[in-house]
Amino acid sequence: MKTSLNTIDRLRSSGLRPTKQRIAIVDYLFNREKTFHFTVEDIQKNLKTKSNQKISLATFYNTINTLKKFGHLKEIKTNDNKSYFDTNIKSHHHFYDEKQNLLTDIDYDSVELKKIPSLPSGKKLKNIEVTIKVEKV
Amino acid sequence: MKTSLNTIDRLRSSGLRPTKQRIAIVDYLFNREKTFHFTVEDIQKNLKTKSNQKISLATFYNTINTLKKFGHLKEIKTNDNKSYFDTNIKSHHHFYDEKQNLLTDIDYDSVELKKIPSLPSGKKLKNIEVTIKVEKV
DNA sequence: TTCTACTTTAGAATAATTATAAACTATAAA
DNA sequence: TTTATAGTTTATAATTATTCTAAAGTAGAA
Repeated sequence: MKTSLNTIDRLRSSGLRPTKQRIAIVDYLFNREKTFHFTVEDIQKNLKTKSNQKISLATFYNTINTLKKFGHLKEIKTNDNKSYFDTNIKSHHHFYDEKQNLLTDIDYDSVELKKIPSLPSGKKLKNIEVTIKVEKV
Repeated sequence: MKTSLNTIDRLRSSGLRPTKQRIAIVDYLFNREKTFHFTVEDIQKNLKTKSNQKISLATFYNTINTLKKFGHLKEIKTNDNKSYFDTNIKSHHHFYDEKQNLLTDIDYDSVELKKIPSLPSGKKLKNIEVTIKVEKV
């Protein structure tokens, strides 16, 4: 049921040639047990130490933006003026600690809505995302 | 029941001296029937045409950030890399059209939740915000 | 192997926001 | 009322995330 794309397929399905830089990025992002959140800065640092080859910032941005465009990543904005990306592309919800700027996934089925308002005219529903804002006790 | 702060009180409650620039800003933001969303760019343009005095960008940022810090404004990030501020500080929800980058308020009571997950340990609930993502039919 | 369109890269450009430091002002005290 | 000072405003520079540019490099079809 769960189609797990390999790296090359994922790139090709985004219209991207599998270059060694892109393969390194996609491997790093998707070749893991659990989905996660990252910033461009994060992934840049991690890939620099992991493989000692250097990938330019522009390549990170280009690749990540294209992956997002083709639905392999979701973008989330938080209050530190950076873009966070989420490798979990299924509709889901978040715990968010504003002070610590910490975002944690919540499984879609862990939240249920009883009532929502009628939509503005001319609009249709895309999806619903619940952010549960929390803070340290 | 509804305590409506006047301009001077609002500034003082944020630890700000009521200068003519700040009074102009707070009057513009809060002296109106309905709450609304704005960016720093918006308010700057509007206040320039309205009153022909000029207020520097830094003053807008300083004042707005302080008002936010003291709970008179809420900040919302959307996908165009700008900060939107909301003069509606009550907990509430939003319709959001990602393509048009259009944010509309939803009254708090128009949304009801049936089930939420247990909180991460060491955290307490602050509030819950529901974003109903919509798109053009 | 060659050719060409696609890629990568370093560095420049952009845009929102924040910092700086000199000139100004609200306001408490004399 | 005047004065002193701590707080403010301002223009401008600095910062930071992201995008653009154009030259050099490369995947992959022929």
